[in-house]
Amino acid sequence: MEEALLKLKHHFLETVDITDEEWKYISSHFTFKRLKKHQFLIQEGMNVPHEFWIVKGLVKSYFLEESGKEYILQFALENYWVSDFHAYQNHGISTLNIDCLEDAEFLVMSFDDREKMCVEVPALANFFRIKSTKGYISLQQRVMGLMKDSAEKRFNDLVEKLPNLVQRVPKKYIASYLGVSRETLSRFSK
Amino acid sequence: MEEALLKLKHHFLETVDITDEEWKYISSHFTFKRLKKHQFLIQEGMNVPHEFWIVKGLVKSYFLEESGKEYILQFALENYWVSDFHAYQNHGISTLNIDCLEDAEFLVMSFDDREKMCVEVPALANFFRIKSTKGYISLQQRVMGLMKDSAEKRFNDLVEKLPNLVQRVPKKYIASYLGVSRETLSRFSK
DNA sequence: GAAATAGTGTGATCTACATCACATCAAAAT
DNA sequence: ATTTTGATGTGATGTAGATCACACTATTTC
Repeated sequence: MEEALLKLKHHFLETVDITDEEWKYISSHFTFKRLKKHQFLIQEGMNVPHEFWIVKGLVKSYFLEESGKEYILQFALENYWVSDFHAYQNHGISTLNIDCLEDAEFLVMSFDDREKMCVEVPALANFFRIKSTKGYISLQQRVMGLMKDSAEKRFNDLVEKLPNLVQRVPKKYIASYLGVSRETLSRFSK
Repeated sequence: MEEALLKLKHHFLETVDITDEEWKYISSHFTFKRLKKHQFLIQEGMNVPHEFWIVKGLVKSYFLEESGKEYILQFALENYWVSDFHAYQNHGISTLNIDCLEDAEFLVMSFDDREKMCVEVPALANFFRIKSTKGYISLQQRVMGLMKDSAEKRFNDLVEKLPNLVQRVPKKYIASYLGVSRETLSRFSK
């Protein structure tokens, strides 16, 4: 866990300035979690009092339709923050599932601690402000892509953005993320 | 402008606590802007050193394809914050256009002032943090909709979410926001 | 208030992609 | 090591929605 916390510290320092005392305080609020491939970080119907920073591994966050069809909202890997933010923010119940596509390690923070620390440590509020602005921007790019690009273009853009992802996960998940059927993806991904 | 600033103060107070001194300081950094229908707030290729809070009116933020086809990313009305956040955040050049669908009034803040004040006034950092988290969540809902719902479902959801929008703007813009052709929309919006 | 421009509806046709159905191959699980 | 389960490719067929074409009606604009 010490090593993981050190990585997290660097992650913070890439975006904001944090003093050593602040870091000591912040870091004391994280816990460590380790999961194997196929285990769940968040399951539909749960409370979601935590958000997770991925130390290593790869997870998918997705929504299940009644039919059982799954729609992937996000692949998250090293250095990403994940949660069901909707449930997290509104203290509601999760409508998303997040599970591991590879063995993974996380640093875990509770909602209450985050809100408390964001008031106490302005740099932290700024960190999350900047992170979520960036998340907003990249989702906006995704919306644009869904509206104006063909499935093939979206696939090529994804390969360009995350070249190794396509190697790391089954194509059916890539398809589900792109909003296209497995079969159609197979016809141009070869 | 005084009246507009008062409204903005209430808008802040809905989300965070701000003292009167803080407000005095924050509010001194806003300027006022008034535009008529069809005038541009942001045009492709411009620098985007500002973000805008809409006092009254309605704008559309959109992207133009080479063909001239337009894709609407967002309708923004009273109480919304708008800008080309990508260009704004990265000090880049705008790829979006934002123009007025109705006569409109704005309170304007510069990027530099925002960053400066977010460091000086933690409550402000928290305000924007919470706002952009909410923006992120609602874009996530939109991505879900684009992936799993039919155009008709998306239209009905929009009508439910913003019932008066459909009255306020031409249907072709609604279509462009939903990612569907004008003609197709017309076939089920009757 | 006449002319020009923008908004809207509706048919006919076309197309990207979904769905179904099956075959092959790789990888877990017993 | 053999069975079971998951991943992938590929044909045949179906369909939501795009595109084209035109008519009609509001709304600007001069």
